[in-house]
Amino acid sequence: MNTSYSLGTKNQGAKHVLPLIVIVGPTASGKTGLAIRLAKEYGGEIISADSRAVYRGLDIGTAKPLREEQRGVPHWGIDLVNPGERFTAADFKEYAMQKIDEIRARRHIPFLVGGTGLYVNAVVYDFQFPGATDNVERRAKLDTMSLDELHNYCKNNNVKLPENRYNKRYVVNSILRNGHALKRRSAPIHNCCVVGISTEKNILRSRIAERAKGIFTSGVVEEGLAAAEAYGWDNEAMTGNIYPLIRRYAAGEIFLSQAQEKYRTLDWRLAKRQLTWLKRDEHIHWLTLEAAYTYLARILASVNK
RNA sequence: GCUGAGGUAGUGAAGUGGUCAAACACGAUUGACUGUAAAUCAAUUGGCUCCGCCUUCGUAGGUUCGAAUCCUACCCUCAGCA
Repeated sequence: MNTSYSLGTKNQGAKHVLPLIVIVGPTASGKTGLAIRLAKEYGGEIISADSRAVYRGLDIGTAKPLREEQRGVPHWGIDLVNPGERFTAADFKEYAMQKIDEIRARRHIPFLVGGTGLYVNAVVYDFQFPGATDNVERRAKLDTMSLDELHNYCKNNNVKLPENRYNKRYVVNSILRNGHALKRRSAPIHNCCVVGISTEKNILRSRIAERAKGIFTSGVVEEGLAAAEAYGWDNEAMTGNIYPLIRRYAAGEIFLSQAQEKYRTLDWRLAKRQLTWLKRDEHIHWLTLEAAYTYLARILASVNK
């Protein structure tokens, strides 16, 4: 299906824009490997759309591609900030758009690859983030208020509560957005091909279990402790799946086997949440890992650089 | 074999005569989600012909208007002693 798909084909002239290849999927679906392979074969550069990979010093626990795995393919979106520094979806969008331009200017194919649905959508659907400037002081002030107080504030100031009104973060954002409607495209930006890696649930599950088995003896514990030493435990970067477990394990609160088990369920839940997010996007072209390779390879082969 | 403790929903664990289909935690499922999203939050979690009904608290009996809660016997688990 979708054989009519074409972008950046030969007859568009020399100045055509190279396609943006977007690969999404849950954690452990193999999207990174696929992207590296294709990028290597067709002259691409990879922009990681992963809210955890942006943090320096957190490599193993976030499953960043190792240097040797990157196999000479330029990677972006990795090691952008230190744990504890604020890095938002809006920041990512800006960064990614710029990288896409730069990569295209080099006559390379940009690949946007990752499991952070919000990051991907911000780029693909050109999210506008109304109420643009992030008012740090105002936000900090709102953050100190209780949920009840925030609800009250909304009531008094005519701010419509978000669908999930018990999610403090959303309430605060609603207030900061100050009535501005959300803006996004209803279809992906031009010249953009979005592929989702579909994996059978039990296979995904066993891959996640497999990963959990070895991870605690791969140096993550040291990595986590070092990061905590430098930046503390209480920041967003350190809330990712494994780091709170490392904290408890290192403190002697849980055994290694318990940590592994917990990591497995946390990772599985992450995968499910990612899937829930991706599922509702009707523009994603879902394919198995192998089919995705074939599909994208054919598209890329026809691209005239 | 004796003595002590105990057997509660997927797991752990409350409850010790009525307001108990049974707290709570974990796990599971579904879902929301545009300025920290691997985050955060919501719903469901015995069955059904679902504003009510049915079957559950080791098993079988019994007491009682009424039992997960009291009594008896039995089965099983764990600890201590033989």
